[in-house]
Amino acid sequence: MPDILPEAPMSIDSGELVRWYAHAQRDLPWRRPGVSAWQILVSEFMLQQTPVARVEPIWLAWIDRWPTPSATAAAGSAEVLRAWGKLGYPRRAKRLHECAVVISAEHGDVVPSDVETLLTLPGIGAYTARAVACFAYGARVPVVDTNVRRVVARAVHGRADSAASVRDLDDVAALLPADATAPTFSAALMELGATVCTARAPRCGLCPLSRCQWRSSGYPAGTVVRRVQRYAGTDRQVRGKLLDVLRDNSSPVTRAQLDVAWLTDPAQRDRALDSLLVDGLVEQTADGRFALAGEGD
DNA sequence: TTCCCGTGCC
DNA sequence: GGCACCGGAA
Repeated sequence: MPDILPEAPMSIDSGELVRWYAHAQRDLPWRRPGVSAWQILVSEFMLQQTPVARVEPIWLAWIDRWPTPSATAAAGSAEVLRAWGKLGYPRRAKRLHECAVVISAEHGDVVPSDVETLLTLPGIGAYTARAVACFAYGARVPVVDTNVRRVVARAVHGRADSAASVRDLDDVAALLPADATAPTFSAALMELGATVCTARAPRCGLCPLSRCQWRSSGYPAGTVVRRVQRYAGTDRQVRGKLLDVLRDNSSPVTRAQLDVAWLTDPAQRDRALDSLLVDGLVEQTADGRFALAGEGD
């Protein structure tokens, strides 16, 4: 048997990764003991495409105010949208509220523990379902976010980056340790991607992995072309401006009050407002004014 | 594939 | 100004 098989995929030593995580992990509030499955679920919603630093204060205030699904469901959707503040992608707040309604009404106020059931809930996709099953219930399931995908692409496959693929789940499942440390391994994989094996300027000098195919291959450049997500001047920015006005007013506002939020392009403003109505984030009252969805409930 | 927020860093 | 940030859904 030869010493080196260049075609064989390199593995990740779960022991050294977990040992590194034990002392290098960030002290994030949703990782502390006593945090409920629902509160972990809330953190995962907020962390979708949003940096930890911006989530932390919102999450702390949120779980203090609405610690359970039923408490969240009992709050009006308008108050939930308001508490979401400027975290971004406010459809997540609406889905989180819907999620709370379903869990309190159909699951006895208990967050489901199996991936299949979690996937049926609003706003929960392939990543979040497994993150909740893993981090809240200790399930041995692959948790694949953009960080994990990048770490595995580098350490295992020797590529700088990787486009999302349906094979990612099996790919990462094969790396999971067989014992009960699987959730810690997944958390460590994500932490490594977030703090060391970063996308732009990886800090390889701090990497705990003794083996890395990307390093062995001389750090080849990436090939995945990422489309630029612009923000300034887009409908997304206009929607944000309109929601800003509605968050600040607990009673319905007139069309004129919304119009001043974006004077640059009236057609774009109308399109943005219409999309907010379609998304169910904004409602129109009988007299033609506008408010956050559920403001009157 | 595209759209959906908002901010901070390089 | 590009770019990344612990994705989901149509």
